[in-house]
Amino acid sequence: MSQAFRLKQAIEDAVIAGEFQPGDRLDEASLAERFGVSRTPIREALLQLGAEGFIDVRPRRGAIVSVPSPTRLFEMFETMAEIESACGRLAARRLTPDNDAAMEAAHRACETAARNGDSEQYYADNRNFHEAIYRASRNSFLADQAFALHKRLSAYRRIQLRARNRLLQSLQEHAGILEAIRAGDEQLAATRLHDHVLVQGERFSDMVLGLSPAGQSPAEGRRETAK
Amino acid sequence: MSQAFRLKQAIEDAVIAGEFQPGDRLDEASLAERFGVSRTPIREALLQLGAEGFIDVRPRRGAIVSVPSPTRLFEMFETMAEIESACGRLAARRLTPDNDAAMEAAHRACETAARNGDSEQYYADNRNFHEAIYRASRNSFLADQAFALHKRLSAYRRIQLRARNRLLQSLQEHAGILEAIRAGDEQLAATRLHDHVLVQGERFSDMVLGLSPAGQSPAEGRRETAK
DNA sequence: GATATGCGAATTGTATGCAAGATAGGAAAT
DNA sequence: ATTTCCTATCTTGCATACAATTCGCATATC
Repeated sequence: MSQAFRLKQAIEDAVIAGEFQPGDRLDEASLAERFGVSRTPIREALLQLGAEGFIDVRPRRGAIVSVPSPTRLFEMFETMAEIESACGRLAARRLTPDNDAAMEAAHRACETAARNGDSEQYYADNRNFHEAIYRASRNSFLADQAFALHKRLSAYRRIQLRARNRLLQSLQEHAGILEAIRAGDEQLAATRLHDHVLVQGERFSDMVLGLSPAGQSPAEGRRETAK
Repeated sequence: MSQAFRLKQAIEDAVIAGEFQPGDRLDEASLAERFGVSRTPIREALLQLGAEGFIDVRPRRGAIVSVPSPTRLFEMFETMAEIESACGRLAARRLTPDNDAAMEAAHRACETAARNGDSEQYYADNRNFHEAIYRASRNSFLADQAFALHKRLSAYRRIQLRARNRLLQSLQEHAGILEAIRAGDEQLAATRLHDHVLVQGERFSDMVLGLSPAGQSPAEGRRETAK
């Protein structure tokens, strides 16, 4: 496949992994050197990531990893909550044995990770659990949207999951979500997923706002990434 | 601003206006000539549009305007329905006088267009009405998502609105939506918006499926735009 | 001392050239 | 007549070169 697409993946992964943090500059020359290519495919990758909202490409002023304001971040979590609850609603309506099994497996993996207090592992398994729900909606377009937003938020979600006791609470919420989907209760599934996601957003916002005056928050002193 | 961004807009507009139809090839050389620039900014514009899902950029094989399969198209409308109903739910919860007035104005414009049977005008005013609802959600990120998907679907929506009597029915549904939002009834607003949007998707799918064997449907003989 | 101004260096935006893969058309073989 | 294979042509992908703008920093001015 073309370089530009591979580079797009590579840069995106680096951002998700936290190697480039929000606000970091992504200058074309050093990326080109790092990956051993010319600036052209780098530019193409950056522009694509910019179009997906992953990074912020400012004309003539270079690209930076997006730095959503606390408000924007809350809006993103709220949107994620709405999209996930839509997935849950459809999953409750259309659940198949395959999708049920996939969710069950992911849930068990989360359980193990939570029992071991392994938050890195839980982070990965949690992602699988949510992705299983996206797929269970049996609407691949909606699922793609959910994946994309989930990825964009992953940097913030990871931080959030480190909070004390959050793992066990998250796990319990997962159980409740699964139960509602299995019961075919669309409304309950939607509500539970909505709250599950939004609580993360709210906690994160609290954390950002709470820490902001004192310590270093990820968004501190940086501007909104308005379009 | 840079050429690439202007070109992106220009090409997107041309697609929305129907100048380039689904399946049409967007070859770099002719676009470059048409806009009087080199291939470089054209490529950059195309890749951005590809990342937004507007067109389909196939490595080494050029870009075409996306051709969603009927299934995919239905999924897109279903997703639109979920996103719009989320906007409606939030709008019902958070309505301000400003947003109320904006929706009212857009609704009146639709009314006039519908009375005159001017479907082109209604198409434009309908868009304004829906965008007013997106804004009334007071979640600018969610609203952006809604705008983007609305744009992607506009080609199909336009065809749909030409259907007989659809204008008047659409207008009545708008009235019901407004009423629910004003009453602060989140559930009702969400349901009405959901149905309003999905009915379009269903009708369109019916149309595509019905016409497909006989006449020329937009998607006829073309492949899914899978990623 | 603080603010404005201008210059040099660094970075981005666009054009052009070339290499490699895709496509179409025809010739050869079955 | 149909299929397969080969070649000529076209198109895309990447590198390089150059132009245009921004940014940092020193100097000048109030």
